[in-house]
Amino acid sequence: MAEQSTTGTAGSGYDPQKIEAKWQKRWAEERVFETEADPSKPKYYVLEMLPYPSGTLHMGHMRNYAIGDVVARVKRMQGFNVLHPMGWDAFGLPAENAAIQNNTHPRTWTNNNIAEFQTALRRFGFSYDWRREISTCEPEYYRWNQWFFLRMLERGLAYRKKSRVNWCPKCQTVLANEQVINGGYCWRHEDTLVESKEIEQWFLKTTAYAEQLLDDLKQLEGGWPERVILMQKNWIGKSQGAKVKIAVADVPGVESIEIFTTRIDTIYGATALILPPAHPLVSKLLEGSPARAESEPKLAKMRQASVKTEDLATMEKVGVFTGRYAVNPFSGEKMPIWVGNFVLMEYGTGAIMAVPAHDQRDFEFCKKYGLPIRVVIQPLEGEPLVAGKMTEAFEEHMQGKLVHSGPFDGLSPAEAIAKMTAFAEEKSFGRGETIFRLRDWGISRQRYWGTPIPVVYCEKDGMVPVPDRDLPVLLPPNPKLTGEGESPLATDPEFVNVRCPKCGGPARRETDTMDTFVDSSWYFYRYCDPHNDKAPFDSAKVAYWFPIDQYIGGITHAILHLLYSRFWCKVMRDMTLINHNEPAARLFTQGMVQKGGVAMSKSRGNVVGAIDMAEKYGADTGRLYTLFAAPPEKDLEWSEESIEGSWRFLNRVYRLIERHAVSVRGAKDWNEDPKGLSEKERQLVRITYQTLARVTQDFDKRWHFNSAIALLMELVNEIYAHEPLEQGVRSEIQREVLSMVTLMLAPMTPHLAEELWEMLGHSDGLWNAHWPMLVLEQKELMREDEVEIPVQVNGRLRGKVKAAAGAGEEEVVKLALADPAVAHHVDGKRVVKKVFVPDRLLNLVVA
RNA sequence: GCGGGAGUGGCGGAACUGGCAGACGCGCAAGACUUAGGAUCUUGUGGCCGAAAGGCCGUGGGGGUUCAAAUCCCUCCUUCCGCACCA
Repeated sequence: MAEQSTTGTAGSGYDPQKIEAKWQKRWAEERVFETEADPSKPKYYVLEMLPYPSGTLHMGHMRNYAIGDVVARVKRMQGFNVLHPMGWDAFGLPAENAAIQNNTHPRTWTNNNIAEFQTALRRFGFSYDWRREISTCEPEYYRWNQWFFLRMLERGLAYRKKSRVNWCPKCQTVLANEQVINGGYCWRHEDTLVESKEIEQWFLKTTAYAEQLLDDLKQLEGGWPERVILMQKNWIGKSQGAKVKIAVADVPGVESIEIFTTRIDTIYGATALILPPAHPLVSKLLEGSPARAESEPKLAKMRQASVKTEDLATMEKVGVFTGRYAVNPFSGEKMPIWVGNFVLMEYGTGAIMAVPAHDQRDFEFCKKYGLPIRVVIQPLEGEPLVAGKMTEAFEEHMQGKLVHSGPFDGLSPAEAIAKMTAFAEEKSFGRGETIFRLRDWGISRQRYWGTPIPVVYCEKDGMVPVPDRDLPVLLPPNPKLTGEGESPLATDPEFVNVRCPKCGGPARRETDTMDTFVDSSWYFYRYCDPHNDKAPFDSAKVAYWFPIDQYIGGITHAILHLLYSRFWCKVMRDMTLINHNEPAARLFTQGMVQKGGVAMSKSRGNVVGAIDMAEKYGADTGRLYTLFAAPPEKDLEWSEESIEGSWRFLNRVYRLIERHAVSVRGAKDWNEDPKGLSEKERQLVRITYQTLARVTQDFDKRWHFNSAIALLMELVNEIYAHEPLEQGVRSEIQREVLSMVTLMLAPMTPHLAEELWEMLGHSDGLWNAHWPMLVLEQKELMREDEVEIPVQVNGRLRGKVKAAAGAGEEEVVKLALADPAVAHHVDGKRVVKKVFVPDRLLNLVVA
């Protein structure tokens, strides 16, 4: 089979190697995919997430791009001015690690990979405008990262602070919160626990946009997958509540502790105040406390316990009493201050009040340590709660009314929250506050292969931004890479030692580089104007192309990349560089290609290389198969067996058209005149247009590429069934039908389609052809004049009758009763009800 | 635990708003052509009963709504993904 594609003896002349090379050359010569902003034409921006060039390009990548290419090609055929670019996410850790291992330069490694990826993508004939190719590791790109950084610095959106960060001992670098996975592991080294370390870091103030990032998700509804929106929502994690200062009794140096709660209405039920073991006040509280001797060893043990969050959720609650008391600002009651392992330092104020009656976690904790439980909200219905008899907390949010809450008794929780928050504000021991789970984005990386952060540190002037005119701050060409210790840039004195841009005195450069998610946060803007050396892009060009009409990528980027991109977009909007709120109107998350039940990846050794695939079957077969084997949103299990089906189909189409090439070559265009069609012509034309209508729907509305292909297979089977076409089918109609097949195939198997198009005698390339639109005459031709109507008796299929399209109930019933099988089931019974759906179904209900 | 998907032949998967379940493809079986075929073409292929006609069962399990349910409702199970003590 496949081998014969190279020897060309498969009983047909389909030779993908030859055909694909031929047409790729033609497309390049004719500059078919090169595009410019043109306000007189409707635009369509379709984009696949840019790849990180590492290892081999495999069929998992390829599927992603095949999906995008179908969309690009269909839109182009439908008359849109299509922007479909490709580039490389070229900075990153693997390049650096590979360089260390192979004693080479990250740039060499990266550029080799890029070359390999490019070859593979070109081999598949994707319709990219290659003039717009970008590579994020080039100074012409990353200088704009630096430029944006400086703008953010000016706007107070970039800042530096000493902070506890995630440190991966293997990467020897800081990880963003988002890069810590599975509750405490490095995203690259899934077996390595992330440690905590304190260093000076640069941050971008994503939290300044928390509210907008959340609100604007509404604008994405319908266009983005629901689950992505949800994941972002959870990640941003807005919650409304109040911060309350709780006075501490008799502890020198500790006046009060601030807690955060969403349920201030339950504060009369607070019977303890709980701090996490890492809380800075814990040691002060213990100092001189009567409980010190007993509690300190226990506390030490708690601090040693696992920090894995996956364990945290199921871990038993443990606590120690500090021996100290706090005073409830509402009731004036004293409550003990405890340390509890279930309280999160990072969330809220890092301290909570425990309301055991109305919070399950507090309930478990207080029950275990014998702390009192006090009901302050009674349910509206059913038995009133009795503290001693409760087996779980009464948590039903916003249900019930307040009791034992002083002047607030009788209020609903909602009313109480408003009044009690106001009271706390009035007495200035608390205030209403909205907090977010979202953190600022730590972008400092102690690595070489990234964008240098453009600031210097001067003894006299402190931190000084590098002036725009000195951009880009270039990476030093020959770093010492060891993969250990501080940033490699710090080891290069020529890079580090500079003059202060302000005073001209001696200064040191910042030696950290930026997180590579910075690169991918705005790259799609650069495609609009990739070689601009005055600005990141021309706003007018961006205004034409944006927003991205269809963005396509893996679900793995549902949070990181997409959230940062949205943030970047909003910052650029506030800088008036752009005038839209969201970068991508529609997002599609395609499924992964798996082999042996797991995603293809080099490290698992289960990749099917794209180039191997192209050499064996050709690019068109590879493209067709990835589109046919599963709907695009679902994972696809690679099967070397089923791909034969796609290969066979293309051969079948080729043979069909090859056989008729001679008879249709001289034929004129058919004028779609329905008069005078023979029955055979009529049938062929009808099914062709029916297929067109459905395939168009599958492409445009439903993205069911797999069923579109199935329809085309059916059509081809049908044409075969009408063989020989030369008998009783005029050559112009043969040509019409075969041309339609070719056009419908074109977005998926573009090379073969061009070849067939030429064989059918079209003088102009298929790239200039339009997607066929069904005109009135064709719709007329599409219509069936006889339909087969299934007949049910009591809901079970008993027969089928042929009737004229649009036949009335009476007529169909008559026909149905004439059917012996139907009659058999109706005989001797009374027809109680007739359900008739014209042209679709008849159901006779008998009793 | 919370949230979101998904469960259809031996396999990948069809079935647009409830209206012929299993399209299309893989695999398998039989046949044709052939020196040969792993090429091509034809036919068959959900299960059970039956020689056949035909009948019954059938979309994870159970229940319901309806003339009619893979599709809608309730409930349970399995599985994948995300978040995970968020106060």
